[in-house]
Amino acid sequence: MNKVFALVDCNNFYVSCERVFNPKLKRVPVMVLSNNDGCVVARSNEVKALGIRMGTPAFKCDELIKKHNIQVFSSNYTLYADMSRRVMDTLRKFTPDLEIYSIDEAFLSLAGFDLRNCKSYGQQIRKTVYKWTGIPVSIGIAETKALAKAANEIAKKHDEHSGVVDLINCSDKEIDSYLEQLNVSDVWGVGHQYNKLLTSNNIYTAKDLKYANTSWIRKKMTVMGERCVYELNGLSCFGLDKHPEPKKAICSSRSFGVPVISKHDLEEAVASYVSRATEKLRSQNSCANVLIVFINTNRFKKDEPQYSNSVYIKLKEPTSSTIDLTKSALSGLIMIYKSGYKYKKAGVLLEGIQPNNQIQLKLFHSFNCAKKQQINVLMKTIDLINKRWGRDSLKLAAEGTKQAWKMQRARLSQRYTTNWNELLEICV
DNA sequence: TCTGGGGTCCTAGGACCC
DNA sequence: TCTGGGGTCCTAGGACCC
Repeated sequence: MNKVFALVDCNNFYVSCERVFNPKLKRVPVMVLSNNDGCVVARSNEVKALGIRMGTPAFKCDELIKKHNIQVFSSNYTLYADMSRRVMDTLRKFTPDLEIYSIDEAFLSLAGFDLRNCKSYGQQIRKTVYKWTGIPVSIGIAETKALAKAANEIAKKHDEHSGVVDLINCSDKEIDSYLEQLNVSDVWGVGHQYNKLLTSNNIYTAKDLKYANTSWIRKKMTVMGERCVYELNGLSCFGLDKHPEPKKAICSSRSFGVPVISKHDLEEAVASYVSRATEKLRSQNSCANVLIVFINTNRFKKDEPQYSNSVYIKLKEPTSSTIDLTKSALSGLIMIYKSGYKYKKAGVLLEGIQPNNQIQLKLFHSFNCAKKQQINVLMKTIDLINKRWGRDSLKLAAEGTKQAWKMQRARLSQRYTTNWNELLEICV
């Protein structure tokens, strides 16, 4: 059976989430900032039209924000994650063959559908998602994932497609004329560096890349680049990944809201990042035997003394215990901490991740099973309580209570869908 | 004043094994 | 002058994605 992929992508997702619960934001410029209100990570079409690029530091937009009265929001991940779940649940009504690719995108397999009607399926999906969640989406349909991505880009760019572009029912010539409209940098797998390389070799559009010499591409862009060219030619190299593998690395790190100087504050921060990371670790039923702790100063402050360092800790045996990992992390932090610097960011990375039921034991493995069992039960209980009563209802004392270093989120909207105290109020 | 966070994959090179 | 062949594993670095 031929493969057919539909890529469903939410339009300006974070902005759309804010608009669902605040209709005043419709048709006015809106943007959402990253953690610490640092960079622009989502823009409404009005903001895009003003020329504000993705990833621009927020303070560089101050003038435009004032001039055009742009509505600015801090990232409200609680809200976005819940809205994402609603969108994905809606998509699942159409097919169980679905790969959640990111918070705002999913690939659907349409194999087995009547392919002559791809476009109208797309329209139906689009209408339903909008009706049930309030989130507008664009859809690209094609034989390969890279082509579906490209079709999606075109659907977003040009209103006349009313949000759905179907390449299945297109001739090769028509597909080429679509690909000609896309810059090569819009192709899935072509980032900043490859864009430079390709354009300096006269490959400017997605169509140019489609007809590029594959052995040259392989030499310059590895096997991934070569696969990308095949995909543009309709030869599928990437299948639908319904059940993502457990993560091989788990990271938790944040920039601080204010510069951090004291070791004590760093310890609190690192302890709370360990807590986040181990929660994720346990949620995929894994444990880790490598822990990396890193700290750094603000690299943008050229006039301040700079320092960054990390420590790699190989644990005696794999664990998912917040207590064990916090102890290790804090002893690692002492090794790299130097006083006299203004720290901007810290983080922890868990590696050597393995499933709980496949742990490689050491010859002199400690067999104090009763104790381990106790810790496991304790961790599970903490996770349950925090899930029920909200994050940080229970935490280690090492994480601190004041957390003066916490990130800034000055323009946070309400958690409309997940918190009783923040439900939408309607006054009549 | 103010510049995010969390991942994946591939390749090259070195250490080491028989 | 001449110094094998074929592996695996690990790490660092560089690219990419959202």
